[in-house]
Amino acid sequence: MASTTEPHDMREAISHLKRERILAAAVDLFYHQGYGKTTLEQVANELQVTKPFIYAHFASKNELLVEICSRAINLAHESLNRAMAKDASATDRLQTVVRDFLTAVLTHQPHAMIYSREEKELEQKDRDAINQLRRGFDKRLVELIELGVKSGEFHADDVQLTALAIGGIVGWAPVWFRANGRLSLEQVTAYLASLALAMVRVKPNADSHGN
Amino acid sequence: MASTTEPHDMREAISHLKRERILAAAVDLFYHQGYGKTTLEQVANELQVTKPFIYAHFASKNELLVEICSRAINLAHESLNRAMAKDASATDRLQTVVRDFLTAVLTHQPHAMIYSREEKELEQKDRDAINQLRRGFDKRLVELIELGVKSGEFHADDVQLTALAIGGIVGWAPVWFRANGRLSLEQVTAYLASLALAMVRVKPNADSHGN
DNA sequence: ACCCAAAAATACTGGTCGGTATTTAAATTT
DNA sequence: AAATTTAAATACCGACCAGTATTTTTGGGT
Repeated sequence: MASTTEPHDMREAISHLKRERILAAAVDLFYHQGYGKTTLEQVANELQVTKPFIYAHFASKNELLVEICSRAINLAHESLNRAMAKDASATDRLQTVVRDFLTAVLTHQPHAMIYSREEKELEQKDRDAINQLRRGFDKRLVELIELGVKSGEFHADDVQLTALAIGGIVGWAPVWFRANGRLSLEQVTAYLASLALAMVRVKPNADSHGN
Repeated sequence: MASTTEPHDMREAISHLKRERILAAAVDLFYHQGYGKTTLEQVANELQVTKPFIYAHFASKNELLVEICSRAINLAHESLNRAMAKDASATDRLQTVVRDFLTAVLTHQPHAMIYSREEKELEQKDRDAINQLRRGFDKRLVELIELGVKSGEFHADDVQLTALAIGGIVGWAPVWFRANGRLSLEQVTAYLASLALAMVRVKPNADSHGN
């Protein structure tokens, strides 16, 4: 039975690998040139294949974009879930959320940038699913900040605006972050998390972003 | 002599008016549909004219985009100059800079969004001029924060990252701001400015964002 | 070595849209 | 009011490119 299932699994694995390669090439080109200026022939060239090869794995150019954006969203969603799961003080959780979310958008910088730039190219329903998640992030951040305010850890006159400001720090980071820059990803995420805490007037811990 | 110059001025004024109308229509459509999905025929329809009318005033579709993005930049630049001109404490100046810059990007939300989304559609030289200004903003913000740190008003372990974080709050605001939302533009800018001050650990003033 | 299935390449199509040449309408002049 | 210029519309072109029909190649099974 191994002889019947294994080739089958292998086919799947190969198909999966091809899909991933196509997506990686598309991410690269969409990121550097923009979606509109990138042709599927360029994507194919990048992989040393031809256009119909891509169409064997994706129905359309737009489907590539949808897949890329969906992944950006899922990444964000997962990191948010992870950060919110553990039971800790509002301070610790806010720090974790900001760090994890930043880590997600900065380790997948092209995905994050493509999504925010090319949002308008998506079909309505895909856009909606995506904006839903954006609101989800802000909403959960609001709840977290409210929790901290009620427990006396935080001070915030307007929790919603505070959440949006933190969202701004995170959402804008992929615009300027350079992987080979002055500071490492860890240093950046740690420091920006400390700034988020400062916004809710948490006294900085001596080693909160030391490394 | 008035009879010879006036018609001439009028022609210019009319031509100017037409240009502005075309730009306004383009801004509207580029903002809501994206640059790539907007055709010049749609822009013409919006104005109840036809395509060649547009070409009488602009050389190409791309020139429309360049003009829109240039304006976004100039707006930002001017507000920055205004805010930095007056001689005041680092605290007052930072507050003014953030407020003025936010006011600029939120009163011209479509311009700001089109610019940040469609940056990749611009010719290299236009992009460069634009990114130059972005760096200018961050650099001046860095200098301002350094000044505040040296005078003892601010606390910031990393002035560059702090400037980028503030830039994020400002740059992200056009993404979520709604003119008819819960808070007025003035309330939003005032509150976000207070959050920027909190990031550099300035003790909040009781009426700093009261209104 | 031959056959058959699949995967991929070549070659092509059709529609869209930026941009323009040509025509028609509308002012402005005298 | 005829003539001239200016402005706008109609009609058109050609390039580009997403997507597809057809042919060629590859490779695994017998």
